[in-house]
Amino acid sequence: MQTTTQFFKALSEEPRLRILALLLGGELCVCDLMAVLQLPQSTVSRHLAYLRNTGWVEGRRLGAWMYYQLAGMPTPLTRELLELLKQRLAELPETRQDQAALAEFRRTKVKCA
Amino acid sequence: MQTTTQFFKALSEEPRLRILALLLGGELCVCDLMAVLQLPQSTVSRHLAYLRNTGWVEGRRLGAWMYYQLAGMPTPLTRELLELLKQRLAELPETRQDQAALAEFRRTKVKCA
DNA sequence: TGCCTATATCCGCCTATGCGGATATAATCA
DNA sequence: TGATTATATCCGCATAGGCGGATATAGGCA
Repeated sequence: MQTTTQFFKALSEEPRLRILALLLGGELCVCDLMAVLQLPQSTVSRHLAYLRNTGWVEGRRLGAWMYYQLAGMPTPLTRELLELLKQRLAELPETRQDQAALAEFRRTKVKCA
Repeated sequence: MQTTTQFFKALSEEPRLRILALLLGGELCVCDLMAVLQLPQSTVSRHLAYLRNTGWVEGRRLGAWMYYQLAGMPTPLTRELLELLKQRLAELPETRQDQAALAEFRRTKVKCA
């Protein structure tokens, strides 16, 4: 149950929920998230570490970049919770805005920083 | 989204998740929860206030007792989340233990305190 | 090697919130 | 009314964890 409460705690801060909503659309690197969320690098990195430690995401290094994606969910509860988020998070206005910001960032960016 | 994160934060502490799991089985009064969770009255009452403030439960007074039950969920996300908990929380060992303790308490108690 | 970029971690500060004993409030009953 | 019971709130204390600037680390490239 400790694991379960930790899992929910990861969803209980707005920056983390926004990060997850963005990762539902696929793998992103830290600087993508910085650009979309408009948060300093240390803040984004800290939240990603939290999500990693609670089993929500996993990262892989690609050269200098770290790419993060949703991790494989270990239990029925977590799998179904993820499915739920996939369906319902997109309805929130903040999520839509972030998705739009990501699309715009991708269209215009040359390199990350 | 603020509402959503608050909703998840309510699930992120073990005593509160155990309370919700018990309420999935139906309405309970504060002293039932005290007996099952083996937590002091102030602690139980505080967590119930938190759950009430975040929209998870609602209480009604019946004489000297306050009975708490799950509240009506306002959005699809919250409704489906509740449904998920209903199906999956029962699988956790702590939930089973609490349910057993509740059954035992109901068989043996004469009055609350 | 030396520099630049991307990321992670450290640091001090601050707030939210956990805890449980003590106290206040509300209802019941003699 | 006064005592008892049930619950809510207050209090002081402790800790988790938020924040973002500063620093450390890792990889790429000239």
